[in-house]
Amino acid sequence: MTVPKLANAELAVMERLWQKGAQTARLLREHLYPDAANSMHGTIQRLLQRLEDKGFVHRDRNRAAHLFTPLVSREAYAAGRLEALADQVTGGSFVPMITHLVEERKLSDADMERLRRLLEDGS
Amino acid sequence: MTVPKLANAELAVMERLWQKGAQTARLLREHLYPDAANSMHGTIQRLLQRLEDKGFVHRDRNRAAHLFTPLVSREAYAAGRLEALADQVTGGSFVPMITHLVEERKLSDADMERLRRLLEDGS
DNA sequence: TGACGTGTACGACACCCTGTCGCATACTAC
DNA sequence: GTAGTATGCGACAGGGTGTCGTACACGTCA
Repeated sequence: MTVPKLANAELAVMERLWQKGAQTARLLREHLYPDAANSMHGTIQRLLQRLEDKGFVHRDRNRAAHLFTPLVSREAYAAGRLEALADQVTGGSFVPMITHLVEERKLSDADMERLRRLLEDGS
Repeated sequence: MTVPKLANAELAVMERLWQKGAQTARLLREHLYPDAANSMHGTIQRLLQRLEDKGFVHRDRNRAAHLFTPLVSREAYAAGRLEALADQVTGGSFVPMITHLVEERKLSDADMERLRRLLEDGS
């Protein structure tokens, strides 16, 4: 699996990093656990360490408080998970699910239009 | 979550049902655990029960050996998981991930062409 | 120097889900 | 009845996740 699955708490950390860019552990804690006990700081460290192990964040050790930068973009993560889903269920192809979405009218007109333009430009 | 996530063993059962249509527990066991002990029959029953609870299979109780029929198609499951992924990561929209796939050239030319036709017809 | 605040490193734990197993029970055929 | 086959379901181990406690490092300030 090229893009590992993220657990909920890990995804919440990435969510913040995607929104704000590089952050310290303290800033992340203050946002994710606003009225939390100090033990939560250990939790954040744990999550960041796991994210670093998975290659999702870069840890800048040149500061007293390490600075964590997202290495995988939101779009790359979503696309990676989509690939994994396609591999697992529809033999690696995306067409069957998108076809199903179109048939079930789960795609908005605006999305349909955007996709049309994307496919025209992308060829 | 409208379409629940399936665990690996559950997905393997659905995979067989998608390929073969309605099956009895015995037939499923013979395929999924070819050289297995009898205990595996309980395992299959357990998996089928959980799939029934999740609404993925219909159990026909009018036979001595119940007949299990898939209620959710492969495409519907894949599309449902894709929806869940979009809700979780990209604010409910599919466009960002597909855009990323196109930009990274993860979509084959054939897939691109099929999608183009799909979007033309579907409007 | 020592106390204190801030930060990192990491072992440990409870919880939940998953896959498996065992056993009780029901039904049919002989 | 007994054998064989099914279903129903409680139970458990293993792995992942989220949390916590604690040890340790390194500043600053008295």
